[in-house]
Amino acid sequence: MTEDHWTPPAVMLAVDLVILTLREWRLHVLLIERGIEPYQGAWALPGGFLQHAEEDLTAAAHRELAEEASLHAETLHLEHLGVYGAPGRDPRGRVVSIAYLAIAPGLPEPIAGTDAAGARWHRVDRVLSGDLRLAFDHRRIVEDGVERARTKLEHSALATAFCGPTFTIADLQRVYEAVWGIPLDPRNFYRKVQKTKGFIVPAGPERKVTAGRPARLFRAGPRKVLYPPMVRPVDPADAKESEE
Amino acid sequence: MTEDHWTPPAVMLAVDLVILTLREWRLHVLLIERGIEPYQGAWALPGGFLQHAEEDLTAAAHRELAEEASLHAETLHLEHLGVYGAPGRDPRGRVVSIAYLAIAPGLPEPIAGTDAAGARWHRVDRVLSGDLRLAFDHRRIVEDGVERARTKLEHSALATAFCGPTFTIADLQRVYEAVWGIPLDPRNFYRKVQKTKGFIVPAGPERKVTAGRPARLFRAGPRKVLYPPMVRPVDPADAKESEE
DNA sequence: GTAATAGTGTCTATGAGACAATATCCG
DNA sequence: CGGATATTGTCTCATAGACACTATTAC
Repeated sequence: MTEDHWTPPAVMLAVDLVILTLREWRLHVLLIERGIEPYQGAWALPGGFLQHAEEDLTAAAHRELAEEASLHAETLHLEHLGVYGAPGRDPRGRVVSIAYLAIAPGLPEPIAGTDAAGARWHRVDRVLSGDLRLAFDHRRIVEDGVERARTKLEHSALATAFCGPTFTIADLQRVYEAVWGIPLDPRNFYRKVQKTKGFIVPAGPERKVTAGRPARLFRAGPRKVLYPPMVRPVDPADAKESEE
Repeated sequence: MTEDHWTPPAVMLAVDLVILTLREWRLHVLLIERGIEPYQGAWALPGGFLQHAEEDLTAAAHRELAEEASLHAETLHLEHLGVYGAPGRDPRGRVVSIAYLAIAPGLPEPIAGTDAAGARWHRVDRVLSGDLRLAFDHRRIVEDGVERARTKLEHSALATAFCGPTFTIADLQRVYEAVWGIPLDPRNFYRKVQKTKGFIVPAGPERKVTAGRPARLFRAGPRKVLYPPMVRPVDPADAKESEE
């Protein structure tokens, strides 16, 4: 590191949160409508500056979530997603933003807080297609978050986090289909999930009644990292010899 | 974000680098012996504070590498590894460190620079086993970097980056064995690598002469992301139903 | 020839994916 | 019963891993 008598330049440190949830079996991301410049009127990820020099980064993230969207999800597990610190990404000066990713089952409708003109869940496909005006480099951050979620679904038991405390295998399948954006075969999915030890465990004799035969209910199992992993069907383009 | 008239607290932003290389078919990491407090005499990752408010993060990383180890590897590809920002990790105050990972074939012996009592390649197994006194939370950062490298070897063509411009399949195998820390079957490895399209391509009719039959030489292919991936042999413990 | 390493062939077990068949609910 | 969904069975193909075997060099 560097000499003690030299003082490093001040950099503004911010946190940004990509909060993903499932609503009507579609992937949604929480966005805040900015009430102030810059980017007034555009949609942005919840987040903001560190409040004091000793504030923990994840503590700041939780605080912003409460302030901007009145979501008091203290138990929400935040995972480091990346750092976005290109000079010039924020017109106010040098801002380095630490992005976190969180995933949760049906969170409540958010309530806009200070500085926020609105707080809403937006369909991820709409956000990524470019319909919405996003502030800063937040579209890129959302892209990275979604891609991370897709990968995590393969190797971790994350999918159960999108469900309630108990769920059927078909529910779980719909999570995979929504996040991956592709249909899956229910029968193969059924056995695949069962073969992955510790992924899900039966939740008593209860059944969930739907249109047809009632389905067994399950709970998230003890395993956090899946073996064997759930593999995403291969994009046929990848099987060919293509560049990059 | 927050109101314009409020000024966020100053936080010291640092970069730290995990530079991995292979020396005598063993994984090594670059460490600097600290010449000043805190942690004087301990070994640390190369890195340091941002020099001015507009400095790009990767530019700062390259600068520190040059200053502390006289390694002028401008082309070295740096990948974001993580953020280490727990309050109290640095006795001088709140320091948030952005860690980068780089991987390269036989880099030159480093030369200690300012503030550094020494600069050396250390065997990763020795560093992780706890023989060495490491500064700050740098042992943890090295662990994360090594684990990232192991995973990247599975899904990307990173292994070729450890080799020179041309290499034999046996060379490539030694890279995998060194980073993963396990032996592999040369015959299965041979075909596995060949079946992964675009991973390696023949480099003319040249041969490498060793003790036995000369081996064909290859070059890194166009593919950066491997399909099918090279899979690490499964730790038998993972195949069982164990907790977490 | 032997030693040593490179490269090929082949067998087996396992898993993914396609899809037929059966089970269990509602009405 | 028929419609709908859940669950099981079975078949086929691809691949990982074990390992016998052949090839090509140096000595």
